[in-house]
Amino acid sequence: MSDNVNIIDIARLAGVSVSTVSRVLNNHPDVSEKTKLAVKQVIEAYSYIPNNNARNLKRESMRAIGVVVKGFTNPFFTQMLNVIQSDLDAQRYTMLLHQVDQNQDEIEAALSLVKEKKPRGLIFMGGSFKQRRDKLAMLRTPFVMATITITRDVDRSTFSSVTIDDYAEAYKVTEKICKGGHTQAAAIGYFHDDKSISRLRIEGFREALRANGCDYSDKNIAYAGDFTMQAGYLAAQRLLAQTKFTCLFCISDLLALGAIRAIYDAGYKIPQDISVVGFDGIAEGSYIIPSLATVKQPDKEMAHESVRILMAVLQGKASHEHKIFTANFHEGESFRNL
Amino acid sequence: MSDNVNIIDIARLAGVSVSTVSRVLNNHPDVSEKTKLAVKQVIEAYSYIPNNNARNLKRESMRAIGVVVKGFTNPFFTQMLNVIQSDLDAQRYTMLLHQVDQNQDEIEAALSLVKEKKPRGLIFMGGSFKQRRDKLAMLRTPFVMATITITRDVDRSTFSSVTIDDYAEAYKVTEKICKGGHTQAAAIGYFHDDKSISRLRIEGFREALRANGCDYSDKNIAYAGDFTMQAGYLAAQRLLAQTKFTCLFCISDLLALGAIRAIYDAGYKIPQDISVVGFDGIAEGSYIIPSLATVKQPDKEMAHESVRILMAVLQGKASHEHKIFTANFHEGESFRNL
DNA sequence: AATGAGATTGGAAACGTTACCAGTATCAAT
DNA sequence: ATTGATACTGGTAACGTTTCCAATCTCATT
Repeated sequence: MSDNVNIIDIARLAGVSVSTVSRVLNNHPDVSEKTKLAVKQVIEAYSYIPNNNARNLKRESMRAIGVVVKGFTNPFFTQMLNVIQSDLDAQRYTMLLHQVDQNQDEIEAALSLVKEKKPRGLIFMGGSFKQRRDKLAMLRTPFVMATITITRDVDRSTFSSVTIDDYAEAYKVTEKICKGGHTQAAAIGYFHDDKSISRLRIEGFREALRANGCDYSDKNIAYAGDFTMQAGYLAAQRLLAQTKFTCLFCISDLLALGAIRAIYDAGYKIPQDISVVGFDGIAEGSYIIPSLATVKQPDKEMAHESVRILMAVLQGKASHEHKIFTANFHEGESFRNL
Repeated sequence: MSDNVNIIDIARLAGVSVSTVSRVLNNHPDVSEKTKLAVKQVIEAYSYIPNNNARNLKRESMRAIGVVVKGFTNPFFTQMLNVIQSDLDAQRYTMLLHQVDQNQDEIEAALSLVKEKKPRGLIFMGGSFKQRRDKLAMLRTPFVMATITITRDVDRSTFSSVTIDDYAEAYKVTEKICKGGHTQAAAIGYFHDDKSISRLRIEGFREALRANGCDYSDKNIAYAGDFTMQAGYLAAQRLLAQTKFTCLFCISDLLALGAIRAIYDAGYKIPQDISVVGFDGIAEGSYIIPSLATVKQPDKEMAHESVRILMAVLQGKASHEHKIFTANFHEGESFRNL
């Protein structure tokens, strides 16, 4: 097994010092082309792979990025994770994926991830921006909030973000709903919505209703306890029982998928009786019957951007960056004008 | 920052030797209760966390399990990954998730994962059992194939597996289809099916058709190039164009979701004109309209079992283990007897 | 020939653990 | 008191790198 060959062996075999091999390994500038080539040949010949644990020990950190996801099974995140993983891979970074449940604390999870595994940076997906996030700022690990609403009052200089304008996008689509003749609209938000995307999307929804002279009573909003189809199903059931509406806006496609089934089970037709509009733009939405009208976030671009920003920060090119993407309404059979 | 406190500091502060602290850290038996307690208190007081990189360096491996997934975005896998992640977490193992595309080589990926990151074990999901897998056996890293068909001719003593009997399950459900009066059935398999689950499921399908006196010509089988809804959509379109059938069996729910849409777009009603049966049992299947009849694999149990077996092997309790689960037919509106 | 700047190179001390080996207590049995 | 077994404990050499510092080489310039 040509396995346990180490840098010392390579040095001896190449007739140079360990330092030189190390320099070759790390692309240090001050090593002559000739020796660099020679060393590389020996490395190749013995298929030597540097021991990462030793490297990490010296460097005091791991060539890894922690990715903390709240609600990992949501296809929207899965899609992004796929991109993030391959981008990180291309940069030879390891992805340390950590999933937290809806009722777990993602900050605590991130904190122990940082302490135990010492990644160079962090990406958050899902969850909300809580106050305790300053705790993270204190660790000197840069992080980017992808897809997570940042409230106005927060100090933006200690982290980066990749988001859409949740309020504005919800407002825009609700306006479209109103313009379509729907004067009675309902919505499904997310229960724990202190500072989550849900809050802004629901606010955008409500404000647009008000601005367009539609009914916007509290009865028209139900809150799901989870970002799952089941939660969407249950929330829609409650709405159907307590109010009348011709259009239902869901702050997540997954909730919409559940809601559609609940509406169907209650005997209504979509979109003839009730239109449904989702948010996110997951692939499943285009295949279900009726296909789901939704607000599509540019998930792949957002994923790329998250990694790009994090790398820029790690390379000292910037201390932080906040990027806001634009979403696009995606037509679907589940929505029609009255 | 109470960060850069190391084992030496703890030893000094507790008035013991470094060795003793190390023993406490690793729950070694021969350290007196009294000192153990004292050391633990100091560790607690200074919130000391052992440096994993140093530990890994000494131990020559990482307390991690590599998980190589082909087709990561399939909800079936996502669901399992969720369980695997939390099981590993409970054992304080890091999950090194690695996704490979349908046309990438998962063995190569695993090989470099092992060489570079030195995980203690590996779990494979998706993909097929290729010959080159012996290469893996040569590295001394135990691995379990979850959800991956093992062909008869292979030496089973070098690895573990958690599967269902793909052939038998497909046979069983096809029998049900035939008994339901469907004499003309079609199926969607997977294109690169040299040794994949697809092959066995399709074989089971075909054999059951034959045994029940149904038509089983090659024209009734289409092969998707991918495990995606889109691939299912396209394959179903081809089938609709080339043959007549009253029931469609898909070797994966994701393919079925796409197929359902294709059938709908072609103007047929499900299940009145065509019944559809999937395989896997993803959550989405119960919410779509019509809900998807499917062969449900016990995904969570299989995920738990994969981790359990791997840990057992790592602890030397066994050299390998092969576990076969039973799937269950899951009724759905997409299937009806003629 | 001597000088010195600049380019390469080598030596060796870390980084923070673990685990082997050797030692010291303790204490019951002689 | 001595012995020997048993229960702990400490010293220290690894593990495989990186990086600082010092040393050497090269070569144009004086």
